[in-house]
Amino acid sequence: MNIGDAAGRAGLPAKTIRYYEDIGLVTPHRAANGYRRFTEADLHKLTFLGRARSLGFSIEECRALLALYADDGRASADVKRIAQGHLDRIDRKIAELSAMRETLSHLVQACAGDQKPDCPILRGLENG
Amino acid sequence: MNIGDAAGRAGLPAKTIRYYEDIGLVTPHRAANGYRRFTEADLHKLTFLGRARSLGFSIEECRALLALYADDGRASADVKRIAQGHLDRIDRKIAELSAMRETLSHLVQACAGDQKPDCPILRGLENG
DNA sequence: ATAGGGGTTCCAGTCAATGGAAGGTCAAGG
DNA sequence: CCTTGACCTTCCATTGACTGGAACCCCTAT
Repeated sequence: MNIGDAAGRAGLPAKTIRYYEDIGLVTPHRAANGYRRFTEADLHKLTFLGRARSLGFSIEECRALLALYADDGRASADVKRIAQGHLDRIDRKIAELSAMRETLSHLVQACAGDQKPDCPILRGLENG
Repeated sequence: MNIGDAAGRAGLPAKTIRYYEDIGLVTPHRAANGYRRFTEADLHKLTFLGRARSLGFSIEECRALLALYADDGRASADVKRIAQGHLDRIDRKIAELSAMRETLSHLVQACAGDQKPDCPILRGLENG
């Protein structure tokens, strides 16, 4: 199938699929007219990629996961290590955002939000 | 003072400060030899910027906040709107990451992490 | 023949820095 | 006076993961 159909079925923009080919994540064959031709196996890869990306795995992690996915002799430990590392990163990011949220919500609550210039948010940014 | 001292006192890399000048967030004067010269007011701005950035405000939000900071006739409502918008964005991001975390932690828990190829994580990525 | 809806490549831009190269400036020490 | 080393300067390239757009090719239907 052509890239438009592949995009529709994988739930990815065609542009993203071209990009994935560019960086070697998928390697569709070409028809005589130069059009990319996607097999069901290509589609599987693209869907897999879409899911992995939507879980926040980086492109390089996706590359590693795809390689493991294609390797019948893989050890699930290798997959788990990647996923656990990503999970840890997510936890760190959530903690970081929660800390921001904590500080920021206090400042926002303290701000009258009226026409007067006095502002606890600006004071908070000024004085730490 | 020179950029190195400004960087040390503001807690920002010198490179970042040059970048901030480049995009017009600060406009230090120049000494005869071409070196940037930072006043205490410049330093105040840089510190303000560092705090705002560490709370996750975008550069454009920082620009707007700095302008309000400098405007004695500001309405705190304008500050609050920016901060509330950012807070909402943080909440959305936390929700997104929490959803990822939820899915991913289930998959990781289900994975034996041994030498065998069977892997619930890969199956999860394959089948949604 | 032409209109449209595909497809192709390549280049630029996003965001917020960061790394590095090539070179100018300054104070201290020999 | 010269050198060393720590500063400082500008400019260009790179990051991640796309996304937008230009210019052009292909195919089908009218």
